Amino acid sequence: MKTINNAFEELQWRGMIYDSIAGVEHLLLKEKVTVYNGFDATGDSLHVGHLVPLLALARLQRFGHHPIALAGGGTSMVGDPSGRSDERNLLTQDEVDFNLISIKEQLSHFLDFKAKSNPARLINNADWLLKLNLVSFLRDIGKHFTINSMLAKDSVKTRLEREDGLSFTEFSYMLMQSYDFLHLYRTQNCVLQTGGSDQWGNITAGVELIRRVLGKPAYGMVYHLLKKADGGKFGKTASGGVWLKPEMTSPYKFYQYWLNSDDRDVINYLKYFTFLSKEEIDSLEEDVQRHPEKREAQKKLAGEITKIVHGETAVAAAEQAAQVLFGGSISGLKSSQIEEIFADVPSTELEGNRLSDEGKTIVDLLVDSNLVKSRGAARRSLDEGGIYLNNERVTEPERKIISGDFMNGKFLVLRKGKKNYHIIKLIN
RNA sequence: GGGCAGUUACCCAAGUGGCCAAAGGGGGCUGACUGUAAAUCAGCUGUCAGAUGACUUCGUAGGUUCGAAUCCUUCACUGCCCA
Repeated sequence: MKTINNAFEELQWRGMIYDSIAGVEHLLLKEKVTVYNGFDATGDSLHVGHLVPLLALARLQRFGHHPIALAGGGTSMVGDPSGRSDERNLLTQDEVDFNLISIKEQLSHFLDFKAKSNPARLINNADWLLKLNLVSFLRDIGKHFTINSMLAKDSVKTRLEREDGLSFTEFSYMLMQSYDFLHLYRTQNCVLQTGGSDQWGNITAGVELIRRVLGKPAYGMVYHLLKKADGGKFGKTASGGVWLKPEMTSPYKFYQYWLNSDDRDVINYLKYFTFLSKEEIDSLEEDVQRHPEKREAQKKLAGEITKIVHGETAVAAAEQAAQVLFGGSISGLKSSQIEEIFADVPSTELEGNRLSDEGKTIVDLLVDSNLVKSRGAARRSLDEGGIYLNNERVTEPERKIISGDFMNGKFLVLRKGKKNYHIIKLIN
């Protein structure tokens, strides 16, 4: 079997490369280059979709290249129209600043900033973009772009075809991103920009700008945007996106997200999101074909990514929780076990005296816990047989909750459907 | 600035005076089956109350009417066309 010895090949067998400017493969083989990937700050956390370019950047670093993670403190003030079907709401400076703090923190987990020969760098484009002067920007940068070529970009074209249109603000985004690339080329000797395939237009615009201004070649490479086999959006669940920030997506939920990967997607994910070798992944692929019901690949995937993002201990906790939550009976567990297993499960506290004073019913509890959003919905769920108290089905809406329902006098496990747990803690 | 079209629930989309809490589809939720799956089948999907009932909702604000998502006016926003 042929060994992989350069970054391009590595990314290629993983199936990540969607397109690249001619010469990138040769460039990556021949020298150690400085490469950057931008991350916007339109939210206060990265989500799993960001892992594709981020881990790719980490792989490039492993092959000796010099990675720069660019935080979009400046560009996020404007908003990238790429891959979006409608206009963004502008964020305030404060919002962007707030987002940047946590985004930067997250980015720093994936790259090695202490490497001797090629330490990663984290840069914020607000440092130069916010200082720009409109007239000189239009003269120095804008002059190099024709409206004709800007209109030809897919990101612009699709928006023009839609009813909502596209504001001048977002239309100008590609100029800012191009300027970033030029700036990094000049100041950091950065010759390669990467991103999701929706960034192709923005990246090639930057390459073009560098060629015109400096007369030098620059390069771009974009990755496949992940699609799910069932047509759904990658990184989205019914309850929202899957985020890296543990406060937004608990490690348990995060682990579950990957564990539930479709058989048709799981191998792809292993290639994209883990550092497992080709041999290991090939062998898992065989497992999927032979014993899909064992879900070896899914388990490995969930374990590996959760480890990268949240650490070993989070994996152990998630695995244990999964075993109990889907294993059946929970009676007989010690309080300490329950607390540990349900650490990530949302919980609410209930004062003991309110139990007797107000005579809480199961319906009250369901609404209080937010498991359902209205009393009507609670009744419906009960009716449908989708409500469980300590893992035993309850169908009677008037069912009173008594202190005896609490395991060890402390915990009550409320469940809707198969997977939605909520813990009620009894306090005095 | 002028003309035309449009704004309906999470999304798309019917509805053009009472039978409309509002068709249909998608999505979502629950159940059965299963691999914590996919596919399939069934039920549910504004709020409160829970046999019937009340309330809020069809861009905004008013008006006509016994009665409006449906008619009239105001304003806002969007698209197309003309200046």
